[in-house]
Amino acid sequence: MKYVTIIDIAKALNISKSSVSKAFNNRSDIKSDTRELILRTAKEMGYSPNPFAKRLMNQCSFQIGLVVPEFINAFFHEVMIGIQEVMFEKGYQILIMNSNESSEKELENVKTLTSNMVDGIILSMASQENVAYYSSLIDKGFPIVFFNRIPTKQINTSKVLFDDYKWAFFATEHLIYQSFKKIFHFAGPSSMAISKQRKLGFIDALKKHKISVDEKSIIETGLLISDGQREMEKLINSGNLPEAIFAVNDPAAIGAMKILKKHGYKIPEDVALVGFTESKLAELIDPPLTSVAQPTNEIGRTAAKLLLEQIESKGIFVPQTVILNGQLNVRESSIKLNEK
Amino acid sequence: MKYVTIIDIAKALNISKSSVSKAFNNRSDIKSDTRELILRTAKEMGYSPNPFAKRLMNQCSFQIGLVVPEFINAFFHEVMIGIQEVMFEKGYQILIMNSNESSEKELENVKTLTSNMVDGIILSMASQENVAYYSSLIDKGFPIVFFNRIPTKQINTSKVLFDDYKWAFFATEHLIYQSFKKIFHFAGPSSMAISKQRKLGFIDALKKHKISVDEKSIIETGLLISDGQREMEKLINSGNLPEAIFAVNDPAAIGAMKILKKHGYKIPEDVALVGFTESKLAELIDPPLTSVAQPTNEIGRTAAKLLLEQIESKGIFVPQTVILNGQLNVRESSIKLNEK
DNA sequence: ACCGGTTTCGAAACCGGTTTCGATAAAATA
DNA sequence: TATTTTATCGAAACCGGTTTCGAAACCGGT
Repeated sequence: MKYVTIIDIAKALNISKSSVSKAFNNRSDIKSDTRELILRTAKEMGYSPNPFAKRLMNQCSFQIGLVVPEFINAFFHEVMIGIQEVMFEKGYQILIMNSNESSEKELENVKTLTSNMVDGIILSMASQENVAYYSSLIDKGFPIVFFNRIPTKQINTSKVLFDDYKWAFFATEHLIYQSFKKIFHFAGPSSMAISKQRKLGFIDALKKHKISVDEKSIIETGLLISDGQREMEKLINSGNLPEAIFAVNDPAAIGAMKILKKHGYKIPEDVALVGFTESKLAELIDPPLTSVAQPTNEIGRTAAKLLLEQIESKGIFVPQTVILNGQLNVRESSIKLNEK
Repeated sequence: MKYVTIIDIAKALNISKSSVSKAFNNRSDIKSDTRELILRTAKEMGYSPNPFAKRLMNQCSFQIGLVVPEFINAFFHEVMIGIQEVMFEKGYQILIMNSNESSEKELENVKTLTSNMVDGIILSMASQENVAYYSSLIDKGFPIVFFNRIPTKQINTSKVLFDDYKWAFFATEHLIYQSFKKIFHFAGPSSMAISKQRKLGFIDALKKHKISVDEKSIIETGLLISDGQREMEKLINSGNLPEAIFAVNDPAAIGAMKILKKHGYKIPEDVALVGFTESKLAELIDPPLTSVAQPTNEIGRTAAKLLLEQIESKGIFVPQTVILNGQLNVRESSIKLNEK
């Protein structure tokens, strides 16, 4: 592939390359006749500017990085689409990297991105491991926006998050209003902030309604279907079945559901279920799973806009924290039936 | 963000920037002592090479484009991961674009990518619309690899594909071996090659086993859950229920399943179901759905390797067509029970 | 005809690297 | 010791753009 350059155009018209450049940048010191002539011949010759030369000059790559901890669930894909929508409109490209729940890989990804001179990074962290490093980047003026899995410590940049506590509280209250008494929680890894918040919401909802919180009612599960399956299997063997379970996320709830059904238990008659972070599966499985829906697309769009603000306001910007609202999609899996 | 350049290093050591460059490129005309000194101070100063300057020089971007027609199903995400695995190892970045089933958007995406000087493109087409343009690009020496939705006409480049005909044939035969007689097919859009192939496989399997192919038994559905739902609803209303349905893909099969269950039909007792293109949902729904699994990760890896071959063999390469093998995951949804 | 101001253009420097080539010094050879 | 060879380095050109600045051309007004 031979690309046409401004020098080719200049030679063809017997003018200087400065003039060609000016024609494309709408500079004032070029006659409109010649500008149009240049643009026309450029089009005829099939010219398109060399992006690397441009980036080398104006020290701005028009690329941003996106680092996510996993690609398994649809959540991050959907966020990504939101980011793309905003960024492509502004002419930015997105380099997507997966840290695969590893903070070392995450650090490596971020370093690859910065050495590729992206103009900013949108980041959802695998763990709190690298916060100090990210903080130093931010202090140097490098734009970073966090979402979903954000630093627990104070950090001087914009964040997009979901009120996990509040929606876990609502989800639990929903079960309470259905007049379930014995409610368990399948919690996520205690190291993750979102797990903590959701657990806290669960506990506080029970407290508010004067239901005693047994420590045995909170089981640390994990985030995968297999985690939900394993713990449900254990629970059935122990013979200590609850009336309802609020799970840290949909996969955990779905894993539990599969095992319950395998053992012949009915949902929601024998055990009611509520998930978190609406997945496609939630409304497709049988019975459809009640779940908290996060506005994934909006999370992406918001993160993108906040990053653009930081990039464009070279230096002086006010870090914002946007908390987005969710929705509890009530489905069959959690509805108390009149007759047992 | 102020980046350290080779000039900064040169100044710090009071040498020329040529020498610094040579040190990094392992050129022979530099003393090993000075090379090490340079590398050491470069590290101390936090130097990393400007990627745009590099790309401007060696006329190679180390970026490739990936254009897919949709982001809804996991299929393309999984292929993407396979591509990433191979490409990142070789130091390539991937620019991902979604044409959203629109050939205009697809053309726009490809043009954006080429004007960004990607070294090659991996492409799954929304339709056959732009084949002529892609052909001209390939003739100019621009590397393109097609996968999944490939040009039907002969095209002079590498392709990765799945034998849709063969596996549709197998899937249908599986239903026949279960001794279902009245078998319907939910076909995809007739404009798509994969739909055609799968339909042909269905028809030929019936023919082989001397089952007459009624034209009413093939229903053009669409690729979404809602399509499957709509057509199943119609079918139930018409009162002409088959014993088994082979669907063009999992969403169509799942849509059909939902409606059947809603109307109180049992699966597989009343109607058996088989999907295509294994999705996560297939084994999670109730009953688990029999489906043809495509080797998504391998599709991605193979496409990436073929593209690298084209890129590295500047000009003289032999276009390859790799047909990958699948697997029929037989699950409850299609198993004939002894007792009705 | 002369002057001040404006318009329009091109030469040259620059961005941060790579590469060629000539100069110098050190080592090897005659 | 004289000459050739080799090792090591730096100046300068180049990649394809942008930007600055000075020069030339043109304008109307006196």
